[in-house]
Amino acid sequence: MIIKQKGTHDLYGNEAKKWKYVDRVIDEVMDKYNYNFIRTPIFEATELFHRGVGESTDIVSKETYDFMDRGNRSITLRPEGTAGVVRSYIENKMYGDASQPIKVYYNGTMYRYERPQSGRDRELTQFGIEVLGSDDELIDAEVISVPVNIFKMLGLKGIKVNINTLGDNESRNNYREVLVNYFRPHIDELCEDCKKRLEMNPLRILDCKVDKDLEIMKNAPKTIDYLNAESKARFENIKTYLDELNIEYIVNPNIVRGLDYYNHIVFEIEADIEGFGSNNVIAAGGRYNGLVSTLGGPETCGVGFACGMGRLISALDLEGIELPINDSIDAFVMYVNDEEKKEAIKLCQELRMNGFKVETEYTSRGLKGQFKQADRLNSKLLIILNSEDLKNNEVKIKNNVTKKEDIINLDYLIYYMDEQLNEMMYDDEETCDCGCHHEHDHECSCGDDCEC
RNA sequence: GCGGUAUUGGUGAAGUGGUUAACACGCUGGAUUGUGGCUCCAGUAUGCAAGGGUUCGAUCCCCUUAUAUCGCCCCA
Repeated sequence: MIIKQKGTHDLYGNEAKKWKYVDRVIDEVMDKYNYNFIRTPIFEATELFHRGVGESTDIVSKETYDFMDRGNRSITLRPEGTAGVVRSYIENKMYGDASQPIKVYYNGTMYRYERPQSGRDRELTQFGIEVLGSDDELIDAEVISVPVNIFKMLGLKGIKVNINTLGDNESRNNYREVLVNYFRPHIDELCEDCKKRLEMNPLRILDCKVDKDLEIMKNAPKTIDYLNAESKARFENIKTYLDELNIEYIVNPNIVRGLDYYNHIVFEIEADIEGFGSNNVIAAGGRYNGLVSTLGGPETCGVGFACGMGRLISALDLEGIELPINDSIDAFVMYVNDEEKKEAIKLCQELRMNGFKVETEYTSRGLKGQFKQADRLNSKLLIILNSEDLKNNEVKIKNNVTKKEDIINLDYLIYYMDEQLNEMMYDDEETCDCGCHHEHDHECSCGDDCEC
């Protein structure tokens, strides 16, 4: 048997329905914010990603899917969304577009050569946004608000927004030096990994899991104290805008993100839910004012976030959120003999073209099995074909909720079905004194003080 | 790259060094000669991840590999 590759998953059934639903919510929210969809290639020149992330991490050496193509070009499957979007921005000269800034969103698969674990796969799906060409704090706040509002639309409650600032490059470099000088005398107290980090990527010492309880960690210098006046003012502005947007956040000085290109605002949105694995950051992002020029474009500022779909859906599952997945069909067409079968396929097509969601029998089950199958599919109506009825241009149709059965002329079937299905839609609702429909236990929307 | 735990049918799973591998769900058929959802009956694993070893004998013990899962590194 050929089996799937490590760290990949087949998405099907109800799970797939959930993903499609979340996709639709993402599309809707992005549309309201006027982010335009962008699709960039899944594979790019290796150099794009290597230049993007810099040399200070393991990423380049061991965590990308690299291969040589038949033309002996070094190719890499995209490990994240930003680099491709920025490449596209430069290559298509979007900086020259009349409408600035450029606001785009993506939603697609990424590839990372990692050891799979909770919340971590080799093929993963991320969506995210990139805004290129605005340095305004307002857009920083907006970028944070987009995932927050998507999560809100989905009903996700246990989220924690952590923000921090690295300041501009001057502040950032300043801070880095202070941090190294602070930790160097204490190097013996640090764990093995942090000893390496001190040289490679000292900022990441701050979110070490092993050393986090040490005294020296608690007293470590904080980025915020080493900002120059301008960087400090920026951060304050962002916080003000977030307050205006009513977005709760925590200033967490240990949020540094791993890569060199970040500056100013950085943020992580955690799923603060019981039972979530160690990888509980579902969305993260920040400002990357140096990246466009690093990749060969004009000096352009940028900001964005990315969100892992798999982790997001796990979070929804863990909170027990039931997404509105439509798992019923309008009608199941049943038949027994060949003559009825021909009518069945014809009728199905006609009903589908008229907007009904219709199924029929494909595996030669007996009538009994067809009833079972119709129930499994949650069919609202059952259409039972019978040669005798067909001679009169009629079919039997049974309402699977009320069990009421009728014989209907084929010419009127569509109207009859519409009527039956409409009644069912209101079945869950009640009509209150003021005459309006609403679901049980829901407040009446009429605004008057009616007794419902 | 490193470590922990696991791997029995379509599914959830019990189980023991020794003839036919529980039980449940599901599915198919029958009781009901064209009307199901309840009930009853029947059928449903050349087989306990793969390979090797220990043994008279292994699904059960040992080793290796694969896969899954969780964690470390890293985190875009």
